[in-house]
Amino acid sequence: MKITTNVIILQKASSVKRKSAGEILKTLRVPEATVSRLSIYSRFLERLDKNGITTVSSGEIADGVGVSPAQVRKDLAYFGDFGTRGVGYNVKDLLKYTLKILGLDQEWPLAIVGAGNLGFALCTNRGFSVRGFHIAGVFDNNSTRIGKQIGNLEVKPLAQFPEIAKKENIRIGIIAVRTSLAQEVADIMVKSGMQAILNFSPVTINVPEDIEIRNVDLSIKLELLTFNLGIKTTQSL
Amino acid sequence: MKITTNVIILQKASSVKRKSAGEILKTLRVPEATVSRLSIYSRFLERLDKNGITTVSSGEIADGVGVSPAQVRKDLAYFGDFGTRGVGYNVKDLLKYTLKILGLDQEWPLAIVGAGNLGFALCTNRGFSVRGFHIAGVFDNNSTRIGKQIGNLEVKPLAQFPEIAKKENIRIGIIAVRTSLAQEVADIMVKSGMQAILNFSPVTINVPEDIEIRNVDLSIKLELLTFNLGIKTTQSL
DNA sequence: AATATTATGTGAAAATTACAACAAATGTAA
DNA sequence: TTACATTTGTTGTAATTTTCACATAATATT
Repeated sequence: MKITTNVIILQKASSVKRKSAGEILKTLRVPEATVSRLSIYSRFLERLDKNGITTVSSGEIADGVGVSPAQVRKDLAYFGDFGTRGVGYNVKDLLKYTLKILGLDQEWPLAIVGAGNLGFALCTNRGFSVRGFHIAGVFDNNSTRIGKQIGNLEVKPLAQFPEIAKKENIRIGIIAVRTSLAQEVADIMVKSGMQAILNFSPVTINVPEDIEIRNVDLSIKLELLTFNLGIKTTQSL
Repeated sequence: MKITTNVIILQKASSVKRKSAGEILKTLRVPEATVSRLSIYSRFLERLDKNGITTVSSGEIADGVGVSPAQVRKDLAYFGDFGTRGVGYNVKDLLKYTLKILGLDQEWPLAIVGAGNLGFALCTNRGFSVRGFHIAGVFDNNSTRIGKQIGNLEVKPLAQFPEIAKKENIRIGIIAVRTSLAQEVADIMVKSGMQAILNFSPVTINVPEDIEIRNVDLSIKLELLTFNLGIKTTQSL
């Protein structure tokens, strides 16, 4: 239950320094997959907590999210000793720790560029708000969309991005425009001081090295499925 | 330019049998990451082709999508010899091959359950249609949504899923309902003969082993970003 | 108090994936 | 025709990630 991790400093893309027993900070790299699984564990723990479950084992987490128990323990071990041998993990505590590790112990204002159907869906997506994200600005350059109300938010012209981003302290931008505009929007985001970008357009975006960028590709997983269905039905190339 | 891959048969999740020079079929497993990158290469090739570019090297593909040239060649080598030494790859041909490998040389009818904002965005998503997917059915149980028109498609009650899925030859289902309904919808899809499921709800779904299921999680990548922004600003746990 | 049971944390082994280096093949220019 | 430049396909190597196995610690039981 004691936390051995005390200081976390960026070394490379996903490296942390972790305090070991001997008080020496050792550097270790955290696989990106580990961080993603942490999100999944975290949401599973939320569900357990909501159902009044107070203690959980690595095996139960593993069953719940579809990984191996060793994987769960290894993933958590990157960040500290959160469990009690012979007992398991305290749900509330572990949930708190995973949220803290993921940086979700604070509110994150987001800016979305693209107020089309996808942008609209993202704005109204409950999944974001329950995890501490809130949309602080929606932008578009299409005059039919500017001024439109989404929830209690008004779609603003893209030109106002820098100003609003600064005022609202936005560090993360979401690209939900069509492919041909994606790079242009990314450039504006970088110029406006965004430190991280989530790109929903199916194209590779170039940004400076110090900007974190990740893609959510709606089609890739679908094409993985058709690949698998394809080889299932035996076909010649 | 000659294709050595002749027969592809499912061995495990992503295994193919590939014909080597000696005419012997050897079994090799294809990393899922390779298949995902193939989707990305494929779309990059589409862009090149549209711009009238006829030849491309592994290095140019690598630069275009942000991986190493060796990775590109290795990925393609799982499926055959598509290039010419000293020259590179023929764009049109390689595009055709990648599409074929991904199973995108045919039309894929899809069924979406959930006609909320996300379901609506997916229905109208241009990215699907350009890759050979088309929505053949949209379903919901919310009476305010049933009967609503999305493009030239009408939202049908969930009860009609099995019937329409069969009539339209749908093998892939998309889950775009809220978390609490996701498993229930998955069960209906399995019962209706879906062979693959794409799940947009942030919860782990259980399906029989022979059903392919993949998740698109809108928040995970966002939380990866906050993790990285978190360690960038040095904080104690 | 001793023993049994449970479940974590971790170091070592195994498996997977990516990278690098180079021989082979192609095209080009002298 | 020969030498040179280019770029693939592939083999071996390195790095990463996952899995395994077990010592360790906490609790329960006799």
